[in-house]
Amino acid sequence: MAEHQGITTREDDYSAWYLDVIRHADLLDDSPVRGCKVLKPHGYGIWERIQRELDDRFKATGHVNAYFPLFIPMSFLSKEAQHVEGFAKECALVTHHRLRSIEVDGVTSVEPDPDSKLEEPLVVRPTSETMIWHMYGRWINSYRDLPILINQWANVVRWEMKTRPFLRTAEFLWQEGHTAHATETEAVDEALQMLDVYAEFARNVLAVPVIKGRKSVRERFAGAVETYTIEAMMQNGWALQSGTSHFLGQNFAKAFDVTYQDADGGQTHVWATSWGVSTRLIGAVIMTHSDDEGLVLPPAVAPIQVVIIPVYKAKDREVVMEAVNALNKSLRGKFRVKIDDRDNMRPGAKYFEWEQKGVPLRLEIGPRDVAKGQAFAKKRTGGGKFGVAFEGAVDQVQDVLDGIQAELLERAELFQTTHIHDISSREQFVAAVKDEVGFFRVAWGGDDDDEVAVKNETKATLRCYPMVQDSVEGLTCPLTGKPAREWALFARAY
RNA sequence: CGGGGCGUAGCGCAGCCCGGUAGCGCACCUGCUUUGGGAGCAGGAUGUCGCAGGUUCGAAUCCUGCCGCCCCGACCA
Repeated sequence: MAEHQGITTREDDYSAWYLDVIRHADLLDDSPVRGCKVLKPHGYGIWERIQRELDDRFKATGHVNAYFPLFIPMSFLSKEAQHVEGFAKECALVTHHRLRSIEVDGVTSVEPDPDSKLEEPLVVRPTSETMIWHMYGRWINSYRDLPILINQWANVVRWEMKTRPFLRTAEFLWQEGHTAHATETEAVDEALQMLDVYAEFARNVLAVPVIKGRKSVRERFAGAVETYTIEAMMQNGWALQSGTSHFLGQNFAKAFDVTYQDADGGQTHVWATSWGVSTRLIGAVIMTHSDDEGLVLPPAVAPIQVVIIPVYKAKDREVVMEAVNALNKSLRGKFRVKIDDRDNMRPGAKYFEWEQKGVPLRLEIGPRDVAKGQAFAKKRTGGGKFGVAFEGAVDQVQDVLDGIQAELLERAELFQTTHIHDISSREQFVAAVKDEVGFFRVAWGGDDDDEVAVKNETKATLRCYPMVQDSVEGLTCPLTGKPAREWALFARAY
């Protein structure tokens, strides 16, 4: 009998379900600092998978890794006007470099040493454009120095009012690519290329189908000329911006006076891009695939892909463990395998635990299985138990994992395509946003103010103008009555 | 930062209205029996009742302030 010990159902309360799934899967813990979470091994393991897969793709497209400082001189933030506006409100500052101990009423504590006050406060990076463009200024002289294709894996801090595990925390882990190019075309191509890398990665590794698009002016990155995005649809129909790639034009080159000398001897400002994804992707994976029993992970990102659970009475222990170890030996190195040989827990309890942790495939081995020369298998995605012969187990396990990966993508894709609603009138839109789950497709003709008005009335925002566009020839925007310019997707968003 | 809810053992909660020295379930420890879907019995350990003040002979309980978490907004990846 499958009881739901403590996991709220999605239908009852989607937010509570999300938090319960995370807690039962042991991905995160709270820290003493507001908005900052501890990534526990099972959660960090997912991030390590994401890092490895993405890093391979970055290298394959010609990028190299580097590391820039955590602290940025405060004056740097003010050099690009849009950038200041975007980030000023959420920056953490370092103002002193030393503490001193004080004693008040016999109690010893510490306070900033006034003598250690910094001449110029340091900002804890909310993103690294300013630091990196300062450095690029030193590195770029000639067109022969270009392009620069650098990525960094780092933590950043944005002092958010409201936080949510993985989706928005005060400190988070991410990668930020920063490239410098001689021409506008090359920079735009780079930004688009990285958007494609993200979309392919999301689809094939995370099994999260995404919609590629351009951000509206309002939703654009502070300092960008164009922001490209991949938007994913969560099971409650809300959109999750899962990665962004920015064409920065010459904004940062001008702010930091970075020019190169071309072949003819002229000086030109450098063209730039930046692109990033964060631990927010883990939230996307959780909300795309998990069910009311707990976490569901695609094999490609699962820290543990296969768990082997020995089942035995005392007299069978030896023969069972021998088979378990033999199977592990053949699978090890090809899959991420865990043997759960804890003796203080019965098999049933282990089944539930690993299901809550999202392990894609479970192999049970008891005396009966040993006799038959097989393991008894169960997929996290459902279906009955089935036998996996020890003979040729590697190929069978590979097939099953491939099948799970494909099944999750297919399921998510079906959900997405069947939850994009076409909008024909303002009334229908307002009702749909309230009653329907999903994205809302509009032949949009509004401006910034219209966008804000829609948000205020419905809470839905313009997520993106999809890259793949149908014609809007002759259409009128159902929300504003203005001539349609372009198809846009609206949705509630995280 | 505005509105609402909640902080009591690792987790989930009762006790608070009506003040009297803290309890239940799960988890944990020891032992025995168990082990194919959340084991049973016996014994045991675990708390500055979120923090700081105040009222009182006495505060988990009443009052004030603060902090944190969750939900709904505003802001944002």
